Amino acid sequence: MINQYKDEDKVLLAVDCIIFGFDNEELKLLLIKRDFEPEKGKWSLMGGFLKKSEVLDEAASRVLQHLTGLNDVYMEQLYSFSKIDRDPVERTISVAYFALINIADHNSELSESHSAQWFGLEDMPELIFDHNAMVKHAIRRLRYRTATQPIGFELLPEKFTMRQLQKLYEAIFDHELDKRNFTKKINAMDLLVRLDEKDMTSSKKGSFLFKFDEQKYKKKVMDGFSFKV
Amino acid sequence: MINQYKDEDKVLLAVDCIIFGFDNEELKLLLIKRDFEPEKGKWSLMGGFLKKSEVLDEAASRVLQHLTGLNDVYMEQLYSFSKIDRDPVERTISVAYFALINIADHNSELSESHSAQWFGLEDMPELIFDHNAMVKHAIRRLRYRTATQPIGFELLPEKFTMRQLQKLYEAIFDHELDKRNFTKKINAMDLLVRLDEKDMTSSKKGSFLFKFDEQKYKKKVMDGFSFKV
DNA sequence: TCAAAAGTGTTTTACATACACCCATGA
DNA sequence: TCATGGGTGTATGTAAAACACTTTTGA
Repeated sequence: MINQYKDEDKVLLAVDCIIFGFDNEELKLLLIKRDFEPEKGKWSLMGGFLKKSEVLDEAASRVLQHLTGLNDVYMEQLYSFSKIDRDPVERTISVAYFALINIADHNSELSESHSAQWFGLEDMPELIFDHNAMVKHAIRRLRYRTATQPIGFELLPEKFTMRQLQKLYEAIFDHELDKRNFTKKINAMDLLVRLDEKDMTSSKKGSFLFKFDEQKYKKKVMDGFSFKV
Repeated sequence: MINQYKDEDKVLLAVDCIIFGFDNEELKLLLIKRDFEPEKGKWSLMGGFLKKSEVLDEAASRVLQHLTGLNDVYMEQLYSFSKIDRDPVERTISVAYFALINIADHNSELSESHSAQWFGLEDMPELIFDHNAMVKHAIRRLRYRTATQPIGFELLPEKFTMRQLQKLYEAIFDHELDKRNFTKKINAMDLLVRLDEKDMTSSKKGSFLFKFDEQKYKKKVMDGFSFKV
C-alpha cells in the first residue's frame, strides 16, 4: 500500500501533567524548575514527548512516574493546546493531563532531583509557555469531576477523617461548607466505611477514621453521581 | 540555539469532526462515505490533517467548512485519540471536535460531493477506526454542555417554536419532557423573546415563534447555567 | 363538529440550606 | 476545669416533578 499521507505535516506531541496534591489544608500543584533551555530556571509543569510506541495515556503516566515514582494514579486527559508559538523551539502540540496524588505517597527524593516543589494555588509562580492556561483548565475540570464523581478520595490517604475530606472539598471548590450538611451529604452517598479507629492527632477527643468502599465507589462512578456546593 | 528536541518522534495529527444536526425530530450526524483507502467505501467522520501553519481549532473549522460550506459554527475540542494502530497507514493521533449546525443552513451540494449523509443516532452505520468511540464521547459532552450552557440553540433556525426546542432537548437527552415544566424552565432562563409571529405549519392553531436574545445568552454562558433532565 | 396541537397553574416532593448545642479528652 | 475540635438533628426555602383541561382553527 502506498502511503497516501506522506505529504502531510508532522509535529511534535508533548504531554504536560498538572499534578494535584492535598496537604490537609490546601490544594497544591507539583511544579518543576526547568534546568534546560528554553526558559531555563523558570517554573513549569512536568512534561515530556510522546514516543511513537506509546499512547498518550502511557506517555502521561511515564512522565508522572518519572517525577513522583508513582504508578496507578488517577489521571485524566484534559485538553490539547496548539498555539503556533507556544514552544519557541519547534512547533509542538501539547496534550495536558491532570493527576491526583496523595502527597505523602510520592517519592520526594525523585521530585527533589527534578527541583520540583509543591505550590498552593494562591502562591504559585508564573509558569512558562501556556502552562498557566493549562492549570486554569485543570482546576475547572477537577471541580466538575468532583461534582460528578467521588474522585476526591484519590487525593487522600487510605484512612481519613470526615474533616479532612471536608477540607479537601472546600479546597477544591474554594468555598466553605457546613460541617453538618457536609456529613449528611457524604453519608447519603453511602461510599464510606467508618473504622473503629480514631485519628488522635487533630484533637483530644479524636476523630473517627473512614475509608471508602471500593466496590460501591466503582458502582457510583458508573451510575453517575452528583455533589453540589 | 541548537534544537534540543531533534531526537524526539514526530507524528501526524488529524482532526475529526462530529457534526450534529437536528431535523425537528431527532439528532443527526453528518457522515461521509470514504472514497479513498484505507477503508474506502465505509462510513466515517469528516477529517483532515493539521497543517504546521494552523492551530487545532483552525484545522477543525477548515475541515467543517470544506464539507458544509459553513463558517462561524459552534465547535468544541473533545478529546485526543491515540491508539497505536487506530489508523493502519501511519501513526496518527486524532483530535476530535464536535460541531453543532443547523441542517437547513449547510450547503447540501458540497456535502453530496463528499458523499455525505445525515444519520439518526439510532440508525447509524458502523464507522471506521475509532470513530464510533468519538461519537459516543461527543454525545456525552453534548449532554453535559447542554445541561450547563444554552448551546442547544445552535442547532435550531433563528426562529423556532417552543415545541421544536423541547423536541431538541428531548433528542439530546433521549428523555421525554413535560411540556408545562419545560416551558416554565425555559422561561425562567429568561433567554427567549416571543415574536408576534406564528408558525402555522405544525397545527391549525399555530404556535408562537421565539428567538433568543443574544445579549442575555452571552451573559448566561459567562455566568454558568443549569438545565437538568 | 371534531381532530390535533398549543397553551397554561397548582400541588407534592425532594433536596439544599441555615443554624446551635453537647461530648470527650488531654493539658 | 477548661479549651479544643468532634459529632449530631430540625426547620425552612427553593426547585423539580407530577398532573389535566381549555383554546384555536382548518378540514
